[in-house]
Amino acid sequence: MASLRQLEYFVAIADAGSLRQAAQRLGVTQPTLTVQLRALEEVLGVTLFERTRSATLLTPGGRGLLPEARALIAQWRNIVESAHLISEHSHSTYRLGVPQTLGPYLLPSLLPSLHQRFQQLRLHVREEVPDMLLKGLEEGQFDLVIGPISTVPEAVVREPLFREPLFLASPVDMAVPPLADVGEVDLSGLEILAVDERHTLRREVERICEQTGARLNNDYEGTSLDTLRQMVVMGMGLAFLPALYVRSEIHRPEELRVQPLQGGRLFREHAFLYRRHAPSRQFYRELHSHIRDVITRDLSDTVTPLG
Amino acid sequence: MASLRQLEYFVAIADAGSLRQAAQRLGVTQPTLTVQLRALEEVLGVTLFERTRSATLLTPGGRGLLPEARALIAQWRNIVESAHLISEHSHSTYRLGVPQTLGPYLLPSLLPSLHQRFQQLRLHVREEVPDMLLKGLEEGQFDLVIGPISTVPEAVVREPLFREPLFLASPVDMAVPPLADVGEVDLSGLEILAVDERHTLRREVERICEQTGARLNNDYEGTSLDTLRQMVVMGMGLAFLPALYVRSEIHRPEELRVQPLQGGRLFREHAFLYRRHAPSRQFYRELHSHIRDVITRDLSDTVTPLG
DNA sequence: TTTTGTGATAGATTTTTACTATATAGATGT
DNA sequence: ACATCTATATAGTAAAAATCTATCACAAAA
Repeated sequence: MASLRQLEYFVAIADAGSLRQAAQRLGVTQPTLTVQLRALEEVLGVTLFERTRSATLLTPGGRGLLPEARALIAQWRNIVESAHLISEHSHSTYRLGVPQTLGPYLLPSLLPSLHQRFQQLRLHVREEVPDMLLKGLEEGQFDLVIGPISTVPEAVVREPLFREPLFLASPVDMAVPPLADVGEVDLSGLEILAVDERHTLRREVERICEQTGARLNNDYEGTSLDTLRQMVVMGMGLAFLPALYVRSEIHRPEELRVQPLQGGRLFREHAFLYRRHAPSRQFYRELHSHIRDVITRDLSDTVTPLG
Repeated sequence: MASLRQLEYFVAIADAGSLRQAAQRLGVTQPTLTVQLRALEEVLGVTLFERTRSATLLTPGGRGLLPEARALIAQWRNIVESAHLISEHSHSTYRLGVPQTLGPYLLPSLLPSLHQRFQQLRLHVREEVPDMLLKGLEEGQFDLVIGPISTVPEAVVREPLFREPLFLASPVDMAVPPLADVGEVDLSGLEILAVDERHTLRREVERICEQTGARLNNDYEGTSLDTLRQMVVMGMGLAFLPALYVRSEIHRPEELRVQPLQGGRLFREHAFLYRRHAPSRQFYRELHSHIRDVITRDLSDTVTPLG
């Protein structure tokens, strides 16, 4: 096995045309080069230089290998340079996990501002169901997670981000009592649609159904909030939709009625998660702080910032 | 400064997902990896792995650098492989110097056969005047020289290659006595054209002129044998042309008369030269031997093999 | 012939690398 | 709760590698 240093010596000797001069430029002594050069020649099985008393000439073989050695050294310098960029943590690619019911409606408000603040930051966003988000974070498939996760093991840091109200969506042609500003609501007998059971949202909805007497429809499970919305429009039942989805996707009041529940006291809470001992934790704190600021600035009409 | 070995450790740890397993695969102990990995991280300024008790995870920075490390190692392996090819001396590029008055007429007969024998051999042929050929060989601009060089310093090996007769070229409409098979020839009064004085050929011609009483024309100096031939055709004088040139370029007897001189006793002699201490000298001997064989086989109707 | 400039060599020293043995801490099973 | 297993980290020592100093040998130049 040879070393990068030996390759640098090789190049330096070729450039200087003499061991002594190369040694001087490199700040080492000439015997060092004699020995190291021979070691490299040994490894390569090629005599790189023809040692004349008057000059040190590249052999044809050495001439062939010189450009490759240069390229290798250049590539090494490149790695060091990349590394020094990367050491500014904001120059790396982080894998962010979000639930399908949040990502598409939150991130468009978040990413532009993040990109503005951390120009070189790249996020690989992958959607996953909440259980998998936490598992993926613990196992290292994600570096960061944003989602409705309430309890985490010791090894994970959970920073509360915001509280997202849930709205009751109903077809416009259906009589539903106005629900704003009232306390307990009676939804008994009403049919409720929800996303499949891998989503936290479904558990929330199950709880709400118990409280309000509504009946959860188990026959149709939407695989996305968009599906859910369309099922409501088609009159197949009611649904609870999170505020960011409503804000982002509900544009036609003539098609769907959307109303708050119990004065906004039904909600889900999202947090920002990362592994406690992640080497980039300092940067994650910075990120969190910035995300919190953006939410407070741009989304506090829709959600309630926490933490 | 880091080492290739440290990069290999980096890659191995990433692949194994654990220091211990990587250590086992690499045949070293785990503390070695702990220490060397830290040293590499130090140099790069980047924490490459997040050390969990249960797993060793790449950090985002480490993930970014891993492909580059892999590429560097691949390139290194590549160099070693090239080197092992090159160590078969016939896989390199050799710089061959020849005089302008020989190269174009000899090499077409030589190169195909050389290529056949040494498939991977490449020759960079450069034409140069003989003085420069020897100087260039000594100074390392050439690895090999073929040319009319008769004396060389101790540091250069001269292997005689072949004797090349000189022919007298004259316009067909000019009365010149038939010169074959005669001893001393009287050319007194005739005008002789020659290439410029940097060529050995001119010195030969000067000598012949003194012997035969011919007059060397100093007004017109051909820069190439082709020029010389055309000047003869135009009736500007006579010229001595080497046999390989005649063989290769004189196809129209109705345009130019070409006859041997003194029974072939006027000639120039070419040799094969290389530096005595060149690391590839063993291969040069092989090359020389092969070239001599080819000349004997293909050119002995034109030249006399030597050595 | 002497001087100058070249690389090679030998031996001491420093630096680097790797090993052994042990510490420490999370995960796991009793 | 506790022992156990399995990770990595650390300390100290041993081995290997790299470098240095001093010197040699040789060729070219003065």
